Amino acid sequence: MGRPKAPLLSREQVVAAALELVDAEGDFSFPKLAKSLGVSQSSIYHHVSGRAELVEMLRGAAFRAGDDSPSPNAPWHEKLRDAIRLYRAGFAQHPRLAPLLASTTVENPHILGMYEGIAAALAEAGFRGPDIVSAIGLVDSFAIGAALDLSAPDVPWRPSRGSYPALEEALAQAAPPVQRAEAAFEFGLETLIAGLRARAQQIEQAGRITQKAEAGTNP
Amino acid sequence: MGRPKAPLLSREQVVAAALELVDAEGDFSFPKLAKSLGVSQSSIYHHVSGRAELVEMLRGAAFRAGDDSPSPNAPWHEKLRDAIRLYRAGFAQHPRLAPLLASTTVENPHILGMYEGIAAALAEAGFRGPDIVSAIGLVDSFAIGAALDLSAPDVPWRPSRGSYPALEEALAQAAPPVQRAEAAFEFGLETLIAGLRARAQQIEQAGRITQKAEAGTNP
DNA sequence: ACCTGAACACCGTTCAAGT
DNA sequence: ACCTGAACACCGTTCAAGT
Repeated sequence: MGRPKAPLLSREQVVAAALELVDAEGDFSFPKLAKSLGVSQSSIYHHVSGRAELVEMLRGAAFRAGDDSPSPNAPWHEKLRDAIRLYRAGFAQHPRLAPLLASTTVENPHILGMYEGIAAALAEAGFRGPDIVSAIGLVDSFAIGAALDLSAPDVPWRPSRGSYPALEEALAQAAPPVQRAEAAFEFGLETLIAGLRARAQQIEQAGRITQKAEAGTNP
Repeated sequence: MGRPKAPLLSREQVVAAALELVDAEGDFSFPKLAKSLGVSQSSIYHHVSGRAELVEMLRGAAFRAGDDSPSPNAPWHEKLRDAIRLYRAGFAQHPRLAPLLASTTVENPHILGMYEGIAAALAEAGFRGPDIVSAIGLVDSFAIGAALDLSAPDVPWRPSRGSYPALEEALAQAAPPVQRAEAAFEFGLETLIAGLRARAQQIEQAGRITQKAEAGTNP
């Protein structure tokens, strides 16, 4: 056949088709992608370097950048809450994407921008470098976990009956899957923020004590 | 060749070989597994129903059950801390297992036992059914995230230079990979516990108010 | 530059044939 | 019951050949 006058494909089309496949089937493959695009499998490589790049492009496609800083002088924990909500919102629309993205490196600028906002909020809270990296990791694990929650059919553990009373009791009182994931997200979000606020307060107090001590020895 | 007098393989051998492959290469496949066992690929299916079962067996192999409840009358948050530490310890010895286990359902009795302990501690803290399920999800996301942290070569995001000042500043102050993962785990663990304690206190206070109100209207 | 078909090196799973 | 080889239906990636 040879080269067509006008390209049959574009990067955007490839990404869109892959995202559709993931939404519908939970994964994509080059054979299926080629079929859905009406094109040969090898043509895809003229637009995308391989599977890894395509997966990273899916991450970008799932997220629309949020309105930048809607509340620039809100307290840090509100900014943090907003950022985490926004992060999860992207996954909520394409839940089955989460397993594909869970263990790959983020390079997408929009999402790095979101992390930047989180880092800034944490610095504002009084956390220092290493703790900020740790805190982002914590937030990230939580967000990914919440996303996996949305993609999983049910609770990620299946206790055989009889041996696990506390677990079964808790499960019996839990809501059905979708509401459960929603409730878990809200609970986790508030718990995380409460924990970070408690620690930020500790840091602040420690700072005051140090200041006092310095003032005392350095008159 | 036909059936040998004594079996050439056992479930234990298959699991051990698979775990070795995961530790060494980050994944296993049936062809490689067969080669390392000196056996044909199809023989494996006489001992294991398929890949999914084998993966779940790997989960069990990575965990030795912890000494049961070393401190039965410690406060709930200490029990919780111990359980989370134990959970992560399993992953620490086989970090590359984490990605394989991240989105599969837990059926292993040892690990369900660990969850049972966590559920009991949370109930003791005053959390109710739905919140307990949510809290376990939170703890689980954190533990899996910390495990993925151990298996990833570095931080899960790579900011291009210049555009993300807060992020870069934080990264510049962070420790090298292994210590970073360790620090992130400690920070996350204490933050989580602090958050749960704060919320448990809220619940307790709300309970007291309700009691008072009931006492008032019901003399 | 962009599409194609063929080829390559991988997968997991099944199954009839052997003892 | 347990091992084998062959077969099947999948993968991702490369590359020479076409226009």
